[in-house]
Amino acid sequence: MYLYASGKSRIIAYERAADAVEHLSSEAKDLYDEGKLEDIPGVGASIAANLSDIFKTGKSKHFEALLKSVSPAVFELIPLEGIGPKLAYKLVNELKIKPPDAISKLKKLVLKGEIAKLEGFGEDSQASILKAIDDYKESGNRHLLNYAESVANLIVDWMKNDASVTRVDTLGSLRRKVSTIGDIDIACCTNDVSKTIEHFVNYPDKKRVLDRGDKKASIIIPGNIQVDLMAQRPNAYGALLQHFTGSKHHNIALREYARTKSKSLSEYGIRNLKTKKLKKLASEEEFYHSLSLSYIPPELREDTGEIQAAESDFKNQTPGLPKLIGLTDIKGDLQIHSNFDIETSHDLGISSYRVIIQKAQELGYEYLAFTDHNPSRSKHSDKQIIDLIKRKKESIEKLNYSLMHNNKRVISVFNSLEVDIKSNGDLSIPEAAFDCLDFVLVSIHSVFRLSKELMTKRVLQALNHPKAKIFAHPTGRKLNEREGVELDWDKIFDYAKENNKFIEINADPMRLDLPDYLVKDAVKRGVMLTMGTDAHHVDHMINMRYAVYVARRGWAQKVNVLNTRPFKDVKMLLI
DNA sequence: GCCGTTTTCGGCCCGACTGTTTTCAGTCG
Repeated sequence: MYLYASGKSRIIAYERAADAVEHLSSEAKDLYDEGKLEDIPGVGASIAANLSDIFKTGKSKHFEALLKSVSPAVFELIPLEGIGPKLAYKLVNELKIKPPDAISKLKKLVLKGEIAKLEGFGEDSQASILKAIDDYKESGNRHLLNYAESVANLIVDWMKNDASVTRVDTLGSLRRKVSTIGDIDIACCTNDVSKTIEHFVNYPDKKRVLDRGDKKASIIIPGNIQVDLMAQRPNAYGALLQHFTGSKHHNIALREYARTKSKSLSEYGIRNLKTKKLKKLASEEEFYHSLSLSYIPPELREDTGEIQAAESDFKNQTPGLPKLIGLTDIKGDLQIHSNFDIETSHDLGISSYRVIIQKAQELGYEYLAFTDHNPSRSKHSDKQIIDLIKRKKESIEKLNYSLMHNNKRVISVFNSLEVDIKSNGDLSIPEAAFDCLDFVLVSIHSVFRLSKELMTKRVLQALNHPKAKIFAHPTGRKLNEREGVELDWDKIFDYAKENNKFIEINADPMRLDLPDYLVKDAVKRGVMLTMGTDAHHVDHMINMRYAVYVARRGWAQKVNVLNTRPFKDVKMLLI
């Protein structure tokens, strides 16, 4: 096959270029328009020409020609666990599998025992292909961060039962706090590696053992979640943590960086390529410092400039690494739904003012905002809506009065509302109702599909209202369910910065919206962010940490987030 | 195919695990 016969290096080159394009902070199309495609790392004259071809004509002659020699059935099989390009190609060609439905055709052949007859395959590989096909059917989406955390915690607890284990950590995307998680990675610091592996594969709630070696093992647990465990002795545990925290892109970039210093990195430590000596490292801090880099927090390890920043940080030069925001910096929750019934358009909260206030005090907050949805438009006249919002205003005034006089710790409550942005950019409450509110959040709850231009115009018009201060769950995405809306973020961020508007990071694990990569853009542009849990039940208020994770992944510092500030500052900026 | 404060040619991140073979290729993270 031409694609492979022409060399592995070219494949790697294309993969690198594809990764670089995917990780671009700007659109490749914009770079094409400016004639700067070759500025993308890994993109040279040849790949730039192919890309130009695609932007110009919608397709690439080069790839159309190449793809003629490969059946589409090959690409259908590659997603199967354990099937890569070579095996897929071999199976399709030797068994004459035709698209579509290559996977189910393959399954029929497996059940007939045709695979084991092929050269290079046997009974075992045939069985593992069958398992891969069955798993593939059951496996669906990536898992939400909070779910993955809860599953991982059970396994962490199980591993702590092993007496030889001195420390357990979650690694991979879970440690980097990515919003959705594929596999769960766990590291064990142990004095007896083989005993620890044995303990792991005996996890009571496993479905089956996928791999099992001397140093690592993988199991499948219900829900078809793969759990990988790596075990290491204490003296090299830092190298293991670093290696399996990733991301893949970070590690590749870091190893390339290390090579410029004649060093080679692995999960065992740092090898000096001149002396061939391996330096084992017990901690990650030592690992990074040995490369003349400042310690890089896991959330930043995506190869988006953190290595360069850590290098200059280590030399005390600017720009260094950001001093990332932490959960304890948060002084209030700016999106909470109560059960005070104003006959809302979307779901009402479940918990009362009283229990929410109590929880806010437990969390050490100075303030919070009650941001119930606006009264439903279809079921009420303008006057009824205004009356409902007046009732809410009076109830919160009473609440604030009693808080001032009855509590040891003063907590202040903003009287706010989460107001729907209608498809034309109007807000869903009558003008007179705004007088009863401190400020409002505006958000999209309908008509998610509009052109980028119209959607941007819609949001800017909504934000133009003097009481509209926060653009809540800005993309409207729901993880695993719905893509976000299309917006011209440059325009939204510029407008927000110039007009004292704030962009929310919604902490609901199903949303995590603004997404991390847009947070990074917003931070770079000096846009001020807010955080809200969007709690509809008092128990959701502890979700604030997820917003903090997103902010950290977006390089945000305390100064970038409004609700790290004391009440009087926040009041001044919102009212 | 890309890339260079050792290089415009000769390399390209690193190692574990599996299955099918007797020394390794393919896949994965």
